[in-house]
Amino acid sequence: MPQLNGGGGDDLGANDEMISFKDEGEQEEKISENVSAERDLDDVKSSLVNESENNSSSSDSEQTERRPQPRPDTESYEKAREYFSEALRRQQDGGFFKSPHYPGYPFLMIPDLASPYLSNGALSPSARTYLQMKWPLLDVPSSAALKDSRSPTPGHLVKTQTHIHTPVAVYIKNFSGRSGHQASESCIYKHSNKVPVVQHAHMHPLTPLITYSNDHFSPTTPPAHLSPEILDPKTGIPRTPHPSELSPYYPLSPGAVGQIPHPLGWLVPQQGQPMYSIPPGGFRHPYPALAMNASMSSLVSSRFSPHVVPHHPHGLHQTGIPHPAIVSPAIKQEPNGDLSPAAHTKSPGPAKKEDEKKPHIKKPLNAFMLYMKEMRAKVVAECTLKESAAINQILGRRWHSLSREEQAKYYELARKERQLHSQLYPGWSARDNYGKRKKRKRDNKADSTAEDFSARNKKPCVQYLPQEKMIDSPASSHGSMLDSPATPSAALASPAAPAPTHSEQAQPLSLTTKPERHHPHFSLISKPSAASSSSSSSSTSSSSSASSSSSHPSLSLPIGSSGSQSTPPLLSRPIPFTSLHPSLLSPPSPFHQAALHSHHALFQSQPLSLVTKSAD
DNA sequence: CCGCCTTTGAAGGCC
DNA sequence: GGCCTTCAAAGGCGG
Repeated sequence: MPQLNGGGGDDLGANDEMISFKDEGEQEEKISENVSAERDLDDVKSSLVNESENNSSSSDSEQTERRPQPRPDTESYEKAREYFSEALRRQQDGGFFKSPHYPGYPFLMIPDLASPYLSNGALSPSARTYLQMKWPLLDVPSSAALKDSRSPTPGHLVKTQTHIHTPVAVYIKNFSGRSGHQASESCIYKHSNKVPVVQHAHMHPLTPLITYSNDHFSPTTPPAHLSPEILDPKTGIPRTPHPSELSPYYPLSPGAVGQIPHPLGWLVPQQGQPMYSIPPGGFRHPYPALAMNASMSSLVSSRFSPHVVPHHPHGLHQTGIPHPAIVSPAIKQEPNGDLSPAAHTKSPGPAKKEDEKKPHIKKPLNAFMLYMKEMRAKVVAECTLKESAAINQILGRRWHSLSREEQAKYYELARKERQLHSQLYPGWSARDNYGKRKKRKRDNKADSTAEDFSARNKKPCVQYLPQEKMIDSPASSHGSMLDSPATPSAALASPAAPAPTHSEQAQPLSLTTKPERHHPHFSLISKPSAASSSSSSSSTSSSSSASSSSSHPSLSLPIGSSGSQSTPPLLSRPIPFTSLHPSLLSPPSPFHQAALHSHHALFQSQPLSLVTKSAD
């Protein structure tokens, strides 16, 4: 079971240590190695053993004599060798390369890690693969990167055998495991574009992001020798796997061939798009910068700052890996994706020109946005809704129904996103994007009342009367619980909530959540105030929910039925979808879910039923 | 074709 | 520090 502890580190790498894997199933993945390769590497292995044993005493020259002569790019080999030597020492202690810095974090050894060299001095395929996974875009592993070999990486955690040949493939495996944990015990099929993707439940949800932590990328190009067969000979970019190798879950845009999808791309596969839309020509910014070490932040900031970054002739960094947060204004304004110079010069006015020159750096997604990205397609598929406004309402309620652990994952993801974003674009401010979207809603919101709100509804839809909301008192256990975000802060005050875990402490941002948002509409409809409901009523309601946890609020049950009395639908607006059943909008409370922890997977995989059941 | 709708969270500005 | 505003995604819908 993935577990977050309260590391509280600020740097990206620190998050890695907050995640520990105790899945013994990983051990099974320490599979037997290719026999022939082993044979080839036996001599090297023994030499490495000797080296590791006499590491301190043996001189460099002796080591040089013993091991195969490295090829010209010795530095990479040397560092890799050091790493593997250390790995070998660890492996001899029980098969796991246990991090000296994170002792409680056993992670998988690659079977032939100890034998990184072939007899001819070249890196073994597995070692290459491993390096490719660990430093997908690495030219020369930095000392920091080597140092951070202690950090768990997907490379340690994924099956290292056989068919994983490219970083993209590695990401796919990890990303696809993202949601598997919440859906089943072993693996699930996640449908994306009708194509099922096998997902391994034991993969930690944050794994994909770990991949992109500081430790695992370098803003430099990968060494051709590390994985020559998978690199674009021209660019040095890992090649794009054949479509058959790639899950539609992680599509690459046509213009992004050879590019690694966004680290959070797994969150958006449903739409067939990366998290941030990738313009046809790709982004101007190199994605590897996402992985810069803190020590490199200055370098990266100077290199990749939107205003400083030099443009690659093809609009890409030499790595060809863009950052998805950057959207060319021209692209936004030119849906056809015309990036020709003419397109840029089309608009008159120097001011506009300047605006267009500035790439539009989007805000990093917050936790809820990440959640929506991931779940939208699922909801769409389950209830055949397509209207985003309605979907978002459902997702908003589902969000509140998430357990703290699950929300914590998204808070953590969002935190990493923000960190990456801030490191990528140090000078960027959310204010920069002000005005890029048309001013909207404000007037409406300011003037809106419960009455004109209903009057403004133009679509035929189910009316959720404000009166119902007024009935919803803070004393309503379900209502208050659902209304109140399942924030750790609220949950901490709730004895009935799932036992506090490290995860809550590990998400500093979520601890500062506003329990209740001042919504223009909600403010008028007696939604329990955050302060009152979270402090006083949370304890009472939680206790009541604890007692009510015996009831099984699976989605197949008309949850709205139990809540319809005490917990009317919380929609502030009608949903333009007449067939929406309240159960769609009232998933089990986090406390129910907690009580039904063992049924969690069932709940998650339970399709939302549009069948209206008797409220009784 | 553009903006609205709708959700939550983050961030910045203002008082 | 609290409040307000804007934006982030998404896609149908209305003017």
